[in-house]
Amino acid sequence: MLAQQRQAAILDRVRATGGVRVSELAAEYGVSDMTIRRDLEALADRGLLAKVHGGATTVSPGSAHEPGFAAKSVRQRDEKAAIAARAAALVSPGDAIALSAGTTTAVLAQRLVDVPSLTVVTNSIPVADVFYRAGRPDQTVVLTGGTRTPSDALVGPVAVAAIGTLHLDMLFLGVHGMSERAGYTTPNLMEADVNRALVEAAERLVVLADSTKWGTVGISSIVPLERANVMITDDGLDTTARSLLSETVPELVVVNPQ
Amino acid sequence: MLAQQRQAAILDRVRATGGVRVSELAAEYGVSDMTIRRDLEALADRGLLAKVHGGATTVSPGSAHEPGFAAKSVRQRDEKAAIAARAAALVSPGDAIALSAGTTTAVLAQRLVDVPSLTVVTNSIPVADVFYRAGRPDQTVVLTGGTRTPSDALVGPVAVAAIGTLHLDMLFLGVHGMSERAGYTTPNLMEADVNRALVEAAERLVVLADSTKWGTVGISSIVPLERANVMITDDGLDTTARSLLSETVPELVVVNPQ
DNA sequence: ACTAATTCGAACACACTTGAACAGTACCGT
DNA sequence: ACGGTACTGTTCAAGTGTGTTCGAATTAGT
Repeated sequence: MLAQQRQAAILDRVRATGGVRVSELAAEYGVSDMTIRRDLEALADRGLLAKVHGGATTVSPGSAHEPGFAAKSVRQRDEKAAIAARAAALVSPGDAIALSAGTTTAVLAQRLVDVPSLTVVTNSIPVADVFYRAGRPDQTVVLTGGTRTPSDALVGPVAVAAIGTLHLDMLFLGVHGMSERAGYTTPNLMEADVNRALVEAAERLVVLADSTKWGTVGISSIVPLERANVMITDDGLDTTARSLLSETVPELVVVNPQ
Repeated sequence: MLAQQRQAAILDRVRATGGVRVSELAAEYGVSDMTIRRDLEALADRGLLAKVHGGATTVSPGSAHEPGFAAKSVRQRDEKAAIAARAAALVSPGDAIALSAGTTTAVLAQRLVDVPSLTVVTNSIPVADVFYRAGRPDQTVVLTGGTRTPSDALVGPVAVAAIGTLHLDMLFLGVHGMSERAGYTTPNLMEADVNRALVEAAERLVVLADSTKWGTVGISSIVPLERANVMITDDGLDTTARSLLSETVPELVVVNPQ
């Protein structure tokens, strides 16, 4: 693999998942840590990503209303990976699915590029990129339209209208917060609208939320907890939350990261 | 094997796999490293691929990294720049405009990032990127939805439906070909559909076409020549074409690229 | 058939990339 | 505050890749 290609691939990953780890990249591409560090440095010099201790993150796009987002996404990396792996198992060849915007769904996207004949609808440009770069002619990727948020999601009436004409088997919804009272929430009002439209368009709702999301409440509610058919989270959830969720959500899946 | 054939084969491979290695090509075609390097250099000079240490990659591996896009539109660069400059003069602050996909419209986009309070609708991801990178909060950029073509345009029923709900002051349409009989044409059927929807949604149609487009006919017609309100082209047009266009199009603008 | 032009390969000096080793630094739990 | 662990950048050596220059071989033109 050419150094250039490796760097491009790293950049893809950072953009899609929000953060990468030096050790993980070194293992994946079969090169030394130092080589990865030098790649990251080259990319950072061009302003394409930000080097941090242990890896790199996006150059901080959504940090305006969400400080510490990038760093956090690195920390919850294992949880997201485990959740995504479990979610991918729900998808069968030929399915028509939707993926909301978010780092967890971006990780999931990477696990779905090998599913044959998949149709994917998403309002996330990075998620669409993941499939587009895979270049599989049997897969169809539909971007909803709309205006772009700082986190590369497409929102607004155009997006909602586009989704209204579609019908999907399953929606994988990444959320920013969940609580008993507010249900699933996000900090962006327009994004909540789009997510609600996605929920309406899909037969089944699968919510992806690592355990740190519990108790977080964004400004805008998407749907109440019980609307989910499946929820996938990790074992960092405290006992009360877990029992409450297992009573509320028809199918609660708790994965064990690592 | 002829040098020409070898170069064509190399280009195919780069396009298919995203990247090639000098050593690998030398072994495969049974020629020396130097010959391969000279091949790559020749192809790179024509803007068909990008030489990198150890081999070569596609000229723009994926989404809009600025250098890739610039290199891609190297053909008729001066003409496109002059046309774009003239087109930009038609836009006023506060306008709601549409930009089709294409290299010329991408150049135009770069000249429009400083126009205050602009609303831009486009089905081109690179064009949207240009505005997004500028990050002006007073501008609104709306991406139509749809599936992605290899040239990063969004097409299909979702795109057409999204456009149907919008009304724009002006459409800047970049075309792949134009002729008396076929009108404005593009090689992609789905893209023609989207372009037609954009034409319907806009009050005025401004066609951007450098002189080399005359006589080129793509598979799919968008609209007839006379549908344009303004056409901007360069002075490379022959006399018969120029007189024909000036009779057909209400306003024909011929720019002089330097 | 002769000459000119082009293409190719070999050799060279130089530049780049990589991995290992090391000393220093940041993070984390106690 | 402390120490252990993991991560960092620097330096160096080895391996690759690079362009230039030259001569040989092939091709094209007259």
